[in-house]
Amino acid sequence: MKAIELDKVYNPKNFEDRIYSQWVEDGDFRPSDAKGEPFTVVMPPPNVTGILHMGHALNNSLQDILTRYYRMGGRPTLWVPGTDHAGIATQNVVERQIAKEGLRRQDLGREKFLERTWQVKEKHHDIIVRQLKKIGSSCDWEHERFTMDEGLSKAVRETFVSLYERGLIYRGMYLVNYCPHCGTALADDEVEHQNDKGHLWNINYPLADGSGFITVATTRPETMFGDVAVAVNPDDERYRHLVGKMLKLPLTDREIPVIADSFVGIEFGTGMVKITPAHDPNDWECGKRHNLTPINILNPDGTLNDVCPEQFRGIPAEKARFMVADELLKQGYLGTVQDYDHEVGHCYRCNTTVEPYMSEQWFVKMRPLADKALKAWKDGRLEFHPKRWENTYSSWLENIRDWCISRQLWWGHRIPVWYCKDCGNMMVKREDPCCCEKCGSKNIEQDNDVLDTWFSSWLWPFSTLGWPEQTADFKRFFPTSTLVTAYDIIFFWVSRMIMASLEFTGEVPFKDIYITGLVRDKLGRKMSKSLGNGIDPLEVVDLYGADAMKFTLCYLAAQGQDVLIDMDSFKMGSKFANKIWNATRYILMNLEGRNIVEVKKEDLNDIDRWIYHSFNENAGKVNEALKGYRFNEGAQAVYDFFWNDFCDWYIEASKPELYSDDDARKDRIVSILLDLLARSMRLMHPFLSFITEEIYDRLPNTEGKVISAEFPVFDESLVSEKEAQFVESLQEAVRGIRNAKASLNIPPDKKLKVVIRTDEKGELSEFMKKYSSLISTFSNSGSIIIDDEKKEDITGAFPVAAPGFESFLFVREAIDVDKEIAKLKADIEKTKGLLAGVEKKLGNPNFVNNAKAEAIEKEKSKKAEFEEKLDKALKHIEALKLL
RNA sequence: GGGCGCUUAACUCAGCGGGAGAGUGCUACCUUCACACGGUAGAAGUCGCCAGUUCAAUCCUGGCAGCGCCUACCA
Repeated sequence: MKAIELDKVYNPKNFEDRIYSQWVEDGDFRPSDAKGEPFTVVMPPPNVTGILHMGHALNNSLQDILTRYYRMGGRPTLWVPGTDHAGIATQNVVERQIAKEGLRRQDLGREKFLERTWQVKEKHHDIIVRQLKKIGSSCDWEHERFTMDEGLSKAVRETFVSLYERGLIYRGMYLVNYCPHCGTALADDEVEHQNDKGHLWNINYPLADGSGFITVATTRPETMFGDVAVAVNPDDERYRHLVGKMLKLPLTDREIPVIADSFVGIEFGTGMVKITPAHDPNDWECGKRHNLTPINILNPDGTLNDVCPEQFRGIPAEKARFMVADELLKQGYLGTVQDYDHEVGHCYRCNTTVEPYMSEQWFVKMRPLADKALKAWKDGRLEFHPKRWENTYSSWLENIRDWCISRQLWWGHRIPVWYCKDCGNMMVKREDPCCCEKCGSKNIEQDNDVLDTWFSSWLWPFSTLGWPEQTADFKRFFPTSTLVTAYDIIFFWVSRMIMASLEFTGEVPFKDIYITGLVRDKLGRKMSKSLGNGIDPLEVVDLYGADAMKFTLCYLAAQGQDVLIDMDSFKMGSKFANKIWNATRYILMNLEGRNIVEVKKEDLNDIDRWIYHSFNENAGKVNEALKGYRFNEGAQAVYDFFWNDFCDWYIEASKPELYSDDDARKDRIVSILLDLLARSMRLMHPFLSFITEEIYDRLPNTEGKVISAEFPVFDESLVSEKEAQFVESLQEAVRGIRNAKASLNIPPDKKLKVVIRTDEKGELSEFMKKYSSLISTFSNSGSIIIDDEKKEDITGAFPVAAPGFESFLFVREAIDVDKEIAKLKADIEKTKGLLAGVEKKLGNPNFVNNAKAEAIEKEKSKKAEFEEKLDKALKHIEALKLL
């Protein structure tokens, strides 16, 4: 066989793109035809507003790991990619764009504006897809979907009409959250509350009969023009006599009544509240209770309308606030003003202060849907990982409110409702109607609004598979297996998908929900454009490679904890990939003239059996970890095995074999190394996909690609506990000698005579004898003598204790006896402490009677071990004193 | 106002009822032919504070403190 050359340095740029293309070309991401339960994941569709950030990288890395793991496990595997049209967000992007040309969307008109939006969508979509490919996502591109493509639009319309028919969609005048900047209504959870600094203004409202005035407190004086009453608590003794009286509303010529309503807090402020039903949710409810007609004071753009006195018309609310206050002051109605911090709603897309605004909107009645979703969870048909998110999920559903689904936007699914301009008939239709079905008029018009973005996203797990058609994909892959997403969209998306799915398919959309943490910078701040602390995944790939990124993220992603990183964090994965590369390079460069031979199980020596044992143990750990969504544990297991056991010990131990003159020995060790390498590539493939494929393809002992190879599982026949223990002792001996040399300031490569005196003659001493040359090589010693009969003269040698044996180094160098004795004494003190603890436990009848048998056994063996250690240390001090 | 999470080595974080761990950083030595993105050795922690449960607590329970997040209509 010829040696295989690998570049000296690991350079992922040389192969990552090539390998990805090959996978796609060979259809490796397509679900196989294998029988058995498919593993299906739908990708949370990124918004077509921007490019992928680290959060996406984390999400998709974890989905990729799962997908690759189950694919190698032999299940037909489908990972559905796609993008979301992201209504408001995308529309905002386009509006900003045309604003630079001095245009508003109204200037372009609906059709032209949508054209521009589709262009933006295409552009960002292409970038996103390129990014997903760059980071190695093994999703099936033939299944790619977009929330506004034909099939999904059909699903949206089916859903809307069907919900309407079931009486779960209604339309009405309500007070909704309204963003004046975006010009649209928002759902409750699209409003973000922030603590804003404001003022609490006290305003005096004179009694109409001239008998004085009362004082109300408000944070928004400008809304007084919408006041229809002032409320007091019915139990408030102070004001009981005022109820029913009329007040003169300052700056206007209106009069409003004093009413009693129990929602008013007696202690807060003055105990009197101005009631503005059109601009406050509480007041809205209160107004309804008292049959008060709301007065809207705002234009859709957030400026004061014609209801208000002329001087304030057209002024934005926040500015008008101070003008109104000024005017009140001037006319003597303004009382005290205090600084006041309070939570104010902001638009989650543009951060503008949200106004409660009265308008006609479409709503989904959520209670019936939420009840099904709650039941599914209570029945155990859903499982969150980590479990604590189930509380978030259930408490949201328990307190669910109706969902405002209409948006005054252009970008999105138009509401499938038509109005007849002649007879006023309203039609809710699956197919576009040509004329009014009541009066036959062709003068019909479609509702101008579009649906909330989430109205299409909530169908994602089944609409992407072809629903409402009963397609082969839908039948085969739905319900899906696992959803991986971040916790910030549990309400927006996860719970709504569950509700939609239960309502329309009767099944939960996925069984497992893995909630990732958020990616933050090292100061714990969310990565954001405005802070400039974001890390671009492509930059990481460019610098360190996609494998380094995925491995690092996975290693750090412990059970949904937030991940704090900076650019340097990825060095970890990069160094690991480099280590893998170089270990492989070493093995492949030694293939010259070698033959791959079959190594039978009985031909494995103790060291070989140990490494297979270790591989097997770690393979078991990886399987358990991934099944339980403990990604970091899986990553750690492959790291520990490959670096600590395989590279640091096994490959080092293989060197004397490889450099021997015996061809059979050389063939044997090369064959084993190649076998372990191939197994390792398979085990590591989900975590480091590109490098493992690149290496696997080059190995002379493999066929096919690693992406479709079989994933290693725990194999009982590879267990070799005894060898593992012996190798542990061997490592202990080596470390003891290295340690002693360092401590005695002896150059590490200085050859010394070492006598290892085992406590007894037996399997361990036989093992040590067999591998004494290995101990010598590892510890860079001279001759190693294994003495299991205590017959070697160890006078004047430097002693090192270990469980089961002692090492004696024959050193000529001057030893700082005092220093070494001091170290031993410190060690003795520590051991005495430990021993005392153990003895106390064993002397405690409660422990002996109550503890598990294995715990007691462990304490006993610890006791023996400590005693042995103590005994040896004391003897060693005596020996040192003689030097 | 409710709820959740976090507090372990200088930093980022695992672990979680029975002798404190990783990576980075730091110190010393090593350019030995896979890898200096390396090797060997080392220093470094009262596992936030106070109680309780237990034979045994970094781990369980309760309280407290600090930080972060979510949620809520107090004008």
